[in-house]
Amino acid sequence: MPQPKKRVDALHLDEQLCFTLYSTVHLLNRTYRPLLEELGLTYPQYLAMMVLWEEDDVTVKALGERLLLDSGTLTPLLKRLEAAGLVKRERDMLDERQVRIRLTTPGRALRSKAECVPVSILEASGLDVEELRDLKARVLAVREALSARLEEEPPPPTASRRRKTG
Amino acid sequence: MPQPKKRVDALHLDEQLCFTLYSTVHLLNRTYRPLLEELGLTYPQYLAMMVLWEEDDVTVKALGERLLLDSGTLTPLLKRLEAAGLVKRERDMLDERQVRIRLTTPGRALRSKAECVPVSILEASGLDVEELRDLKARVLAVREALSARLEEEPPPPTASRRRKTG
DNA sequence: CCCAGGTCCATTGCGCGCAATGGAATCGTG
DNA sequence: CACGATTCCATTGCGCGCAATGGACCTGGG
Repeated sequence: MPQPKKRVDALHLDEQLCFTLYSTVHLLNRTYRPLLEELGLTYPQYLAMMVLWEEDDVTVKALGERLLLDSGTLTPLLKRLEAAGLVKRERDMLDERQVRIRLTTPGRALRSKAECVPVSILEASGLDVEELRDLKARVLAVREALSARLEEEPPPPTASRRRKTG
Repeated sequence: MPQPKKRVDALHLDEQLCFTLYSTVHLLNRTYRPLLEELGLTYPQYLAMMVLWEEDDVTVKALGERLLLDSGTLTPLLKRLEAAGLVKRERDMLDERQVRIRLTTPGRALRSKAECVPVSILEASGLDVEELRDLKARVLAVREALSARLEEEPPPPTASRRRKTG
C-alpha cells in the first residue's frame, strides 16, 4: 500500500471526545429529569437554585457569571422560577440597571427536598468519590483551556474580517 | 464545635461533576460555532453529517441510535440539511415507514472542508492525544453507567403509578 | 384475509442556549 | 452639569432536545 499509515480518522464519531461529552450530558439530563420533576425544576433551574442556596440575593449578572449563561437564557428562566413562587425579582434600588434575585420561603424550603438528588446522581454515574473528583478536575482543565481561548479571540466577525495590525 | 465533620456539601455547584460537564459542553459548542459557521452547520448537524460521511444511506432510526437522539430532534434537523442541499430524504420503497437519508454531491464534498475542524478543537482543548483518549474513555464509562440505568428503569410514570404484578 | 399489536416517522409544545438588538440607568470626562 | 461610553437587563428569532401524541405502515396469529 502506498499509503504509509492509515492514521486515525479524526472525523469519526467514536473518536471524538466532544461527542462523548455531548451525549453524556444529554443522558445526565435524562437521569436528572425524573428526580427534579418531583421538585418542579428543570436542570438549569436546579443549577440556579443551587447558586441561590449558596448565596441569596444575587444579581442576574452574578448568576450568569456563576452558571456561564447570559440574560437571554436567565431572564425567562428566572421569570418561571418567580411564577413558581420560588424566587422574587426586584430592581436594585441603588442601581436600577440591576435585578436582584432573592429566595422566597418556599424557595429556601425546597433545599431540603433537593439534598437527595446528588446522591442519586452519583450512584447512577457508577463512580466513587475519588474517581469523580479526578474526572471533574480533568474536565475542568478542558473548560479552562476553552474559556481562555474564547476570551483571547474576541473579534471573529461573521465574514470578511478587516485585518488591522497584520 | 459539636459538628464532628463538615462533610463536603454535595449541593454546592463547584463540587459537581455534572455542572462541570454541562458548562464544558456549552463552551465546546461556542468553540465549534465559528468553525462550523464556515460550513453552514450547527454542531448537531455536523454530528449527523459525520455519521453520513462514515456510512451513507441510513435510516432516521439508525441515525438516532448513533447520535442518541429521537425523531423529534432529527426530523426538523434533517429537513434543514435537506433545505441546505446537503442530503436527500426519501421513503424506503420496501418499508415505507422508514426514511432513508443520503448525501448529495455537495454533502459529500463538504467533508474535505470539515477535516480541519477536529484539529482546531483538539488544539483549543489543551489536551494531547493521549490525555484525550484517556478522558474520553472515562467519560464513556459514565455514559454507559447512565445508559444502563436508564434502560433498566423504564417505568417512571409521572404520578400515581398503577401497581400491576406486585 | 382480517385485525391487533408493534414499528417508524412527523408533529406539537415547552424550555433552554445564544446571537443580536434595544432601552434604561450609570459612569467618566471635561 | 453635559454627553458619549458603558453596564445591565429584556426581547426576538432560531435551533435544538425531548415528552407526548398521532398516523401510516408492516407483521403475526387466527
